[in-house]
This record gives sequence, structure tokens and C-alpha cells, in this order.
Amino acid sequence: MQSYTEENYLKTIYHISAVTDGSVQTNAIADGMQTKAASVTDMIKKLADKALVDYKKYQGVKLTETGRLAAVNIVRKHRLWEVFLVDKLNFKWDEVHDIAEQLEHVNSAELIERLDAFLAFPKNDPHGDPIPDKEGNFAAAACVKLNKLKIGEQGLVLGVSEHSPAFLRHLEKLGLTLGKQITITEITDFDGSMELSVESKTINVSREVSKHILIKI
Amino acid sequence: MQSYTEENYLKTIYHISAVTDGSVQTNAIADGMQTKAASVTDMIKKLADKALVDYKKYQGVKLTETGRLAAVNIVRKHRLWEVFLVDKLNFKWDEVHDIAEQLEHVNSAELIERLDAFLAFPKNDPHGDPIPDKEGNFAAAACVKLNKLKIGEQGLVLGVSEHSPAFLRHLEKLGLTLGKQITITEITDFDGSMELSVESKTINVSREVSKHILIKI
DNA sequence: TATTTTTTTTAGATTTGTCTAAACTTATAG
DNA sequence: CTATAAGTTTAGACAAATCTAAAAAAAATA
Repeated sequence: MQSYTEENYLKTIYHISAVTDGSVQTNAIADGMQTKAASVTDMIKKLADKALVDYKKYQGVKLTETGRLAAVNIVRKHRLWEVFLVDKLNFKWDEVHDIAEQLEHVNSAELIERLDAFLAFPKNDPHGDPIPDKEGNFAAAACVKLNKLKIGEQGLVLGVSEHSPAFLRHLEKLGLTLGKQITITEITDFDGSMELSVESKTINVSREVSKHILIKI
Repeated sequence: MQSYTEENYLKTIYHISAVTDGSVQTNAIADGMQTKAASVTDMIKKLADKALVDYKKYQGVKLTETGRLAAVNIVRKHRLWEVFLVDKLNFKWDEVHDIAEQLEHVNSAELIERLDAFLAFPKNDPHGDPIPDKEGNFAAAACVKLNKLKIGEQGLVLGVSEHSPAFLRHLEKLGLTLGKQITITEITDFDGSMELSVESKTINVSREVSKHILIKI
């Protein structure tokens, strides 16, 4: 079993490797954990002793299979709790992260099984992120970032790759929530901003925003 | 805000003072926390510095009003989560304690308000214990311990004052669960054991068991 | 290749909660 | 009213997770 802090390190390493693939650097982890590189080095050694990461000095770390599974399990718990908070307790999608961050560390396999069943085995969390199964497998979701689409193309909002409350509230205001059908009506070359039609309304999104919206074509 | 450990100390002190009233002794806390007296003394000083307990050397401690409120708040969370686990996730009443022990430390007032509403504002947890409101007030429940009843008297099973899984499973087996109507049909002077009728069945309970069953007459 | 910059690690300290062993208070019993 | 027992506190140490400052390694640059 891992400590609260070890779990957070594993999760952070997992999220970073999902983006960068290859080995994860000390400083990147320090950033993600809001801590200092020296602390990360110490913790890395502990995780390496427990065979949760492979570590060579100055070379960064990589999760072992055991480590990956532990991390995915935390992600699974986090996302299931988020579904609970939104679907059952009527929280908004920008309000649930911090609470799920705490709930994800509650340790009971039975609890998560039953929660999963209670929520009717959801496949995605309120931000569209896939929920892995008990064995750590994800249902592969075929999606494209909105900024890659061309004029005239259309699709469904499937998820987001940025979870800050500010960003999520912005999307809410635009009406760009999960499941919405969109069509690209215009792209400004100068700044890459896009005009979309969503439910017969026309809205504008900056490139910064479109980069973080996942679309199913 | 209190740490996880501080919260557990407050809760333990609260539960002990509910039984003993007067000041709570160091060793009693050490027992309840499964730790040593020396550790308790250290923590007591910390809690006293934070004005959560009143403390005089060698005289034990007493919760201050702030401390009592913090403790009751944890009890409230614990009991609401127990209701959730039993009512929504179909756990049995002897399975929920350890999980609620973890969930009670999740820190979000909003979460607890919404959970309370989701559960339709329950007044009691699955063991019959009253759930305090946000302000720390309990609805006073008029009840008597089963072992105080006389032959011929009857009442409703309202709660239990012992929460070990073994005890709860024993009651389950006897059919002595919350809300059941009982009548005392016989008392053995020798050992204080009782014969009851519950739903037209006749069962026997030892004095040790009857002491821990709360009855509404 | 030599030098500078960036990144990572070590060394030593700090905080929180714990422990053991010894010292000290208070209660109990002749 | 002393002697012993019971209960409590202090002193000193330790483990977990963190930090700062300094040293070391790797990468980037001239």
C-alpha cells in the first residue's frame, strides 16, 4: 500500500508520461506536485525501492507495470467520484476536481466496485476523460483536437484536455459542453481563432481554447 | 483547519466524554487511538495551543466549544457517509465503519450539504445513532437500554451502543435490526439473559448483548 | 573543446506524529 | 502518613515528507 503522498507522486508521473512519453524528469514532477526538485529526488528513491518506478540517476523515471497500475487505479477512483459528484450531487463540472482529489485516496476496492455499479458503469467522467476498468484498461477513444479541424467539418464535443475551473466555466458560457454538435464555419489565419456553429448559435473560440477541446468526427 | 490525526484525536475525546462526562484522561485517549500515553500528551498540547481543548497537566482534557463543534462535525460526516454506504451502495451495517472512517476526513462543507440533501436529510445512521445538524445539535432521542426492560414490556429497536462487526452480525442473525418491534417474554435472574419475541419468533439474548441495544418504549 | 547554463542530486535542517525509557504527580492501601 | 501503584509527562530518538543551499552531472553554446 502507498501513502497519500506516494499516490500523488504516482498519479503525477502517470499524467506526465501520458503527454510526454519516454522518461519523466525530476523538474516536471516538481512542477506537477508544486514542490521542489530535491523533494522529488527523495521520493523517487522511495518509489524505486518499492519497485513502482525505474530510476537511474540524472535519467528521470518511468513507471513500472506495478506503478502504472497503482496510478491508473487512482485515476479510476478520481473519475468515478467526479461522476458521482456531478450526476448524483449536482455539482458543476468545474467544481469537482478538488473534492475528487481527496476522495480518490479513500482505500476500499469494494467501495469503488459498488460506486461503479451505482453510477451504472460510466465510461467517461464529466470532462469526457475515459474511466479505466479495474484492470487498468482504457476504452480507446478516437478523437481529434478542435484546432485540427477545417472549415465545414463537423463533430461532437467529446472531452477537454484542460481542467481548470476558469476554462470550464468559459466553455459553459459558450455552450460548448460535452455531447454538443459543432460545425466549423470560419477560421482566422492570423490568430487561428475559429467560428463555430453550436445549436444554431454562432460562437468564436481562440486557438488557445480550441487546442483543449476534443472532438469526435 | 485540523490535520487528519488531530481530527481523530478530537473525535476520540468527544466519544469518550459522551460516556464518562467530566475530563478525559490521557490513557483513555491512548486506548481509543491505539497509541501510547506519551504521544497523547504531545498531541494534547497541540490541541490546547489551538484552543480546541482545555488542558491542565495531570488533570486530563475537556473539549472547548470550538473543539466540540469540530468533533461533532466529523461525527456528522461519518454518519452521513454511513447512510450513503448502506442506503445507496447496499453495504451491510457491519461493513461501513472503516470506510466511513476514511470518508469523514474529506474536507468540503458543500459536499456534506449536498450529500445530506441527496440522502433526504436522514436523522439517524444505519446503527440508529443520531446525525447532528450543521450547527452541532442532536435531536434528543428518548431511549432505554434493553437490559432495563421488565417482562411484558415492549418497544422498538432504535439503535446500538456497540459497533463491532461481530456484534452487528450477531444481531442480524437474531433478526434484531433497527425498527423491529420486540416484547420481553422472560428474564433469567441467574445471568440476566432475556427471551424476546420479535416478529412472532422467540429469541434469546445475553445480558452482554442486551446492554448494547437501545429501545424506544 | 571549453565554458556556461540547466538539471539533478546530496547534505543538513525542519515539521509532524510517533516511540521508549526515565522522571515525576496523584491516588491507593496498608 | 508513608510506601507503593497507577497514571502522566519529559527527554531524546526516529521516520516521513519537506525545505534551502551547495555540489555534481548533463546539456547547450560558443
